[in-house]
Amino acid sequence: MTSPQNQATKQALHVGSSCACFAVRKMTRAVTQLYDHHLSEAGLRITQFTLMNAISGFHKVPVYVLAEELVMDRTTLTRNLKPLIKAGLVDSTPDKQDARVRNLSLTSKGAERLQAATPYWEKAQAEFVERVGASSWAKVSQGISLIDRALSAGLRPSDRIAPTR
Amino acid sequence: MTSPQNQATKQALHVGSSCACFAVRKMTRAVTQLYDHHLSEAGLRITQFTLMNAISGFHKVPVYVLAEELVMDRTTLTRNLKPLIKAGLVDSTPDKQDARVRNLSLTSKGAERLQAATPYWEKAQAEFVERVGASSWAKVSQGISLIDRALSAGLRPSDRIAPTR
DNA sequence: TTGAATTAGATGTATATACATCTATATTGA
DNA sequence: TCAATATAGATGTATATACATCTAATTCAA
Repeated sequence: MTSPQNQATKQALHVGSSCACFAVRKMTRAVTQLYDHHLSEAGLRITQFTLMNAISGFHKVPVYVLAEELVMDRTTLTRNLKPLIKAGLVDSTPDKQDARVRNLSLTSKGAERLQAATPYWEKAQAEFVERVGASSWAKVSQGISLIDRALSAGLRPSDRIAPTR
Repeated sequence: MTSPQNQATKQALHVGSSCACFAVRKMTRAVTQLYDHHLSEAGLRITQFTLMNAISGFHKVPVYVLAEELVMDRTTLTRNLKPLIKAGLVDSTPDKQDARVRNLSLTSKGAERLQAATPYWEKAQAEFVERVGASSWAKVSQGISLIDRALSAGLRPSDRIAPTR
């Protein structure tokens, strides 16, 4: 006979050791903490740094496009932009063609801040790669690409592309 | 001559394609969305499910121990516990030996809810593994373990174990 | 033994994330 | 054309995350 406690404990061990979401969230906390500790000297969080970096790469990009690119809810992106816009680092201007759309771009101040923060990102990245090992990270990085592709095929069944009839 | 825009664009591409934190955060959003969509039917988020699962595994555990185990700030854990305690799913009782410590355990209601939610977790986990592929996930999972170990050696220099004299 | 330093948890503040819903605008179909 | 539908962004609400700081309690050292 197995007691309910033992059953529960076994199940807890099983979930804890196999749940992909638990594993990636835990790892992400650790990685984010490392990067944030370096970036804090530049007055940016890693989330803000990478968000500004993405905007910089697009040069000019609608909110909904960037949200999709980042696998982020539109409303989440709107919220994340608020402190950056308030700090004068990001511009949000109405689109000429479609009045619903707002285009994002870095202000010159934003571009400067991004540049100023980059050495701290370099340090974080270097420490991460040094501690984890370049080859280990290369493998995980490839795996992440696979996961991204596997999940971007539709986060929900309703989002999936209908099969051609 | 390279224009400043081209320089910025190049750098954005470099950071975007190599930043480990950006990569893991983006992936984690996608994975969390998948699990949350399944778990929502059980009235729990994946974060709450895995938190309750961890408490279940310990049977009884101080906040600070669980926080360390989860690579989570103590104050974050306190905050995450609030809705679970309020919902009567988790108990927080003062420790007998150390009056500063509070021990966490599942209530019977919490254990029931965890059980009831487990089939939805199973579905999420199954969909994830099916879409990503078992072998791909196994590789990434191993890599995550390496990263966890590499980073748990101290999130900050001050946390690192001093060398023996 | 007692004063200093440390530790555990709680709270203030700020950002990160997403769902439901609202408004304004655009697109589509009858 | 114009009504129905769809889309983009904003807002209300709730949870997730962490730092600085506070209080209470414990540990440590002189």
